[in-house]
Amino acid sequence: MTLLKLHDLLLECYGPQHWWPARTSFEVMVGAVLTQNTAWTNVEKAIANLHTAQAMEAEVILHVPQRRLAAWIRPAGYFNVKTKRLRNFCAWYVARGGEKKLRRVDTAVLRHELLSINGVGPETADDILLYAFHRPVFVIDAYTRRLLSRLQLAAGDEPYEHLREHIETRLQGETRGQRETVSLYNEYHALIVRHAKEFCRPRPRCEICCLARRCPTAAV
DNA sequence: ACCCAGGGTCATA
DNA sequence: TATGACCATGGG
Repeated sequence: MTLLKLHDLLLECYGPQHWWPARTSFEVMVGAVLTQNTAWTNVEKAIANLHTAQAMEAEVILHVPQRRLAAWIRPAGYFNVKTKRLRNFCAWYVARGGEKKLRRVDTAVLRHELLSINGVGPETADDILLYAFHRPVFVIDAYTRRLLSRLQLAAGDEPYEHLREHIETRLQGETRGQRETVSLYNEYHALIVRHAKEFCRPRPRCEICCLARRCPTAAV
């Protein structure tokens, strides 16, 4: 089993996932912060509140009273923490001149700057790089570690950067250009998340049987 | 009542 | 470097 074959198997099983679900790339970034350790259905409610309030905008998020912002994003949980994180991100976003300017910044520089924001860790930064800026960065979450670990494609407990380099290197030879790499990484992460949801409920089953749609307990 | 979700920070050893 | 506490809502 190679990493590319795993992707093909997941794609065959679940089909294209069309990530990231959002109207704009700024909404992707906001969603990336709000979804930290939080069910996406809860994030959707928070995002809907922001749209209703005409607040899906960096300047609004920055200048509205803190309690009002907290009220809008409340369904996403950790609202006190995430209010500050959202503001930290928006402060950087505005100071950096917005999306137009940011589009031309080198990926490594962009990644370093994102990681320097309090409240933006490696997974959130990579979500933003891949799904908002369309950069060839592989996103790693707990699902990725568990799946690759169980299929013995990785140890599972290695440092984030190590695992990312490992995966990107192993997929590098399989693709031709950057655009192809971006769309591969895009689908791959989305499919892993999709598979995790499928796999976890109602209870964990055999990963490989599940992937082949031949899980003996699939009907349970 | 309990468990988890599309993580990250900070204090401590 | 590596644990552990903490953050908080909503659905199964």
